Amino acid sequence: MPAVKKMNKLLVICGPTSTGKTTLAVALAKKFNGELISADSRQVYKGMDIGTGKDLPKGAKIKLPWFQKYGYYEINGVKIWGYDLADPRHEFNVGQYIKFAERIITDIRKRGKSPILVGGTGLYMKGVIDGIPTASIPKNNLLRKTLERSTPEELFEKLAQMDSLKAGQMNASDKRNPRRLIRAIEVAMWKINNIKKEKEMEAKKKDLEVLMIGLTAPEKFISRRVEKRVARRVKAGIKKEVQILLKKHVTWKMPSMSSMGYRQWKDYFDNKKTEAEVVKVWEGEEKKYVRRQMVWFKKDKRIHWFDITAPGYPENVEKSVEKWYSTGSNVEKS
RNA sequence: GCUGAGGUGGCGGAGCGGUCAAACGCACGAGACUGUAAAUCUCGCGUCCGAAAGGGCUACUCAGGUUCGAAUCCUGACCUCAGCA
Repeated sequence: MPAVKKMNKLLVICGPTSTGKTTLAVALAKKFNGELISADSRQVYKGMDIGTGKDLPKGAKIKLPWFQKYGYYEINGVKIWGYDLADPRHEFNVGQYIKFAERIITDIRKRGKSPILVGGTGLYMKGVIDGIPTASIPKNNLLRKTLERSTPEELFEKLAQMDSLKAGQMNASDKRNPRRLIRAIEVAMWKINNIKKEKEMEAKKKDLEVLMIGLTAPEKFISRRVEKRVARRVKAGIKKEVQILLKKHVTWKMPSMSSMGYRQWKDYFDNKKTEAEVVKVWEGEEKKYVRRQMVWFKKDKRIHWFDITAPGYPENVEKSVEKWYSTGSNVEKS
């Protein structure tokens, strides 16, 4: 087992859905004495297992160390953190995720293991790797409520008054995105009221050495995988999982239920669509999601991409990772 | 066979004489992204020239006609659907 020389190393496995990130990560964890942290905005919800693709062995149970509130599962003897962090009736956000991830990474290191961040939610990964300075600024429900019905123009005007710098930085798309505008106003307002804290925030800097591995495959290949995977989830009882959630008072409007493979069932339970139709729409959404994920990840030039259909695929990744762990420097860009 | 309704872009569906390359939605494509991110938002989407502004060409089943002007009105053909025989 290669020795891990530096303690601030973080291995990252990213890429679109259905490329086998978890499988690879588990193998790497075994080889390099690691533990996984899932970076997935949907797998954080309890009771949403089939649809979010928590690749858990049958009957797996979460284990909670006595000293902390977050638990882990085991896949093939490898610990995976980041599942079941939240109740699906509650909201969850990047801020919470970052806090959790930082704590767990520290903990993993303390135990002499290597943390491996694996997932497909770009923003969450970015939050852990690069940090999001404003992420800890709390939301302001009252403000959100009052701003709810404003038009993007009105919101932008308001933002410009409070923080002209930020307003100037917003691009054409965000200027018309009410959700982003409201958050920007929220942040601006908080800054006005918390000048001291703001400076503390800026002082914090990330000191991580990161190796980012990206998994891809030809579009057709992924499409086929998506179809198979959706079929598998239907068979595994996604419909029942949704019913159980509904019984537990999880409603269609909650953020957790905006997840693919969940929200599509609304039309089924309302008798508007057949199961076959639901499945078809779901498949389509998954494929679109793959594209959106790629748009995000493509931008990050630090990622070393590997085509999972290429010959020698897992071995090549292993080699890169091994080299990176042992030399203490980043791998050459390919 | 008769009667009624209708044939518009990849699809659904507006328009019902001029401001129509055609609302809106879907699909598709390209993007954005600093507390909802599997979310949210932007742009493009007949074709040709152009970086853009803009301009050219061809389009609303087909063929004729009326009109300064037609997807829109008239005639005929073909097709579809519904009702009656």
